[in-house]
Amino acid sequence: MVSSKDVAKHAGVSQTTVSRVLNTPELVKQPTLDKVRKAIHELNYVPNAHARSLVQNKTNTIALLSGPLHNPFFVDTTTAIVNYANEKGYRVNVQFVHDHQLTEAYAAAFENKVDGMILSCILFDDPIFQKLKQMNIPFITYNRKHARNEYFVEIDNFEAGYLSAKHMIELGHKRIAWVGGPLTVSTFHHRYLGFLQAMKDFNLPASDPYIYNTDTSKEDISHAFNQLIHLEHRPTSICAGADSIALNLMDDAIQADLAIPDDLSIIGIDNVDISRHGRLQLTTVGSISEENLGYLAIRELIEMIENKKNSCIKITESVKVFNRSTTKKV
Amino acid sequence: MVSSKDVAKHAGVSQTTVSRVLNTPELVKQPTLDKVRKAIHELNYVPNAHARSLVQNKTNTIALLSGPLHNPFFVDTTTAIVNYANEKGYRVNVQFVHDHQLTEAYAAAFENKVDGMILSCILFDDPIFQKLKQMNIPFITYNRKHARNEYFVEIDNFEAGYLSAKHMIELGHKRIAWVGGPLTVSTFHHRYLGFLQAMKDFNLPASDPYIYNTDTSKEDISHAFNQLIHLEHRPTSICAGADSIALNLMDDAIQADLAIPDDLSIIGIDNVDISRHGRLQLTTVGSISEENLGYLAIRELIEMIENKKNSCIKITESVKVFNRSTTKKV
DNA sequence: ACTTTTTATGAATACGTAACCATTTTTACC
DNA sequence: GGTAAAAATGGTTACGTATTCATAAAAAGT
Repeated sequence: MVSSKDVAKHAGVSQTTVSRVLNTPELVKQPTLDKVRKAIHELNYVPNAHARSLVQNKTNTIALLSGPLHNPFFVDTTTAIVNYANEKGYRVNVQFVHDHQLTEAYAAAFENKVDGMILSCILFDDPIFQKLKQMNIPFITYNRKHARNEYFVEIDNFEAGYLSAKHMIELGHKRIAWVGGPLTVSTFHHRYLGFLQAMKDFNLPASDPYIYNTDTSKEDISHAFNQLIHLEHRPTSICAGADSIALNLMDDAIQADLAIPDDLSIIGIDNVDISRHGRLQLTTVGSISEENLGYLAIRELIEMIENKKNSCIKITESVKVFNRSTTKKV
Repeated sequence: MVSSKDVAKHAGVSQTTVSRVLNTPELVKQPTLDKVRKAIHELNYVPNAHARSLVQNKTNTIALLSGPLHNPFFVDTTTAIVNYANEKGYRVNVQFVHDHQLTEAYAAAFENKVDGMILSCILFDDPIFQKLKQMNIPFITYNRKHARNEYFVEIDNFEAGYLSAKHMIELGHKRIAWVGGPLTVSTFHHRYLGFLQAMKDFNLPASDPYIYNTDTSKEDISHAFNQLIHLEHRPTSICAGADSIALNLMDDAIQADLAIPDDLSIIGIDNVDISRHGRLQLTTVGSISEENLGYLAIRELIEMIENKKNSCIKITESVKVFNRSTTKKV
């Protein structure tokens, strides 16, 4: 591999000068500049970012631990994160992790001495939180939140759950089901609590046969759906804990020959980009602002990295209903 | 930052021994092993991958230059690539590039001395091809192909275009439009040629007002769509150069109050995962095998990296029509 | 018991860069 | 023209690891 020393020799200068040509060219005389640049070009020299990071103790790399892209929420956030980071001169190491691979994912990020981390799937009481703080690695969680209640960007999940139920109630629905994710995940937990509160406020029952807090795999959602529609008094509407779940349910409904919203109303949470598509037109609850959570997360993270600001990030975006075509009056 | 030297000092051994504990523990006596591991744990030591890569001349990193995720094709491939690479112990540096940012993207990958690259958007006569070969960096292109016709995985694009037209013809369509991407992109070019061949074989005209080879931005597709449906004899069907285009057209159709497939048939190419969704049910042409192009690309790339095999990769997957619900007899 | 192997450890070095300090060259000023 | 200041360049080192080579300790063979 051709190094700055090779360039130096070829140009008849010191390695130091080569380094200067690249980093502080204003300190180098024009003739020297020219011959070094000529040598760089001739030898096809490309500086080694790893060597640089070693001496500067800065990698310009960010680790993104995202959920899987078959969940469109992560499509939107990953796009926003990678693009903004690249714009700011950072590379992004992406991993799509499931909860059971978290340890390896953390280890990989640590070995690469990343400048910061964005975590979509931190566990509620994950010791990683303490470890990251102690190791002084800037990080932001999105999508999920840690028990310590710091360094996160989120939407107002309780309110989102509340609004989703309220929306159905205002459309006259009485038998409203809930299909959400595991309650060990803070996000789903709060959304569910919001849902329950709305049901309570409007004196509607929210109990056993209508409530599923299940795993978010395709099979588990479909299973919940099939249980629900085979109830004697099947629900007229379902509040889904996330758009990905709602989309899954819509697919299931079609398989079951149920028309949406005529036979069944469905509302999601997240307002993912694709929910706008004409064929989907998913009614959903999402952030009032146009900026997605991934964007907020990476913006704050880079701010933390560069300004070393320690003020703890806690961002909760307000939400509203995006009324599209998957819900209907009964 | 705590280094292996710190661990060595703390454990009362040499740095060499610490290195051995991590890489070749079978060469270290048990008592030594124990005390070094204890020190590692106590000091919270994590080896520095950059320092290692410097001396080993291997980064265990792959650069992925992907198209944007709002194109679902890249959702599928990115997932496959990142997951497989991680499984094999590689980190993936992802960039979502547009053609005009290619140079910067290449530069970033070079600086990081990645072990290999996966390129989705190589230009037909991009000099990068020669440069990569000359720099001896293993690489694979997918989605697009270089003029040199080497190191690619693709579907049979000509056949895909051919089958998409043939499908419409067999359904009795006479006025069949084409909306594809720029012909400077090999993929679109071959798909278009296939389309033309089918039209010719069946004695149907394929000419001016029905043909759009446009930019793939949402606006440009929509513009093409609006031109098409306002023709005096508007087409009864559209062959789209890619599923992303087809999905765009479907959205446009709904906006224009045209029912699919009743008022207009649409077929795509790629068979992206989401096209299966019950609400989309996009008829499309895609690879016969279940493995997506991203998977093929990363598998071949890692093979190249690890086995240094030089046999040039040229993989062309056969295609077939996936008949769903966006096309109909006239 | 003494040599020969084998096993276990350590010292020194290289990887490619930026940073620090020292030195030389140029410019400015009187 | 001589000195002081400024500008330009070079020598050396550190970053954290794996590797090569050398040495010490233990085991095996006679």
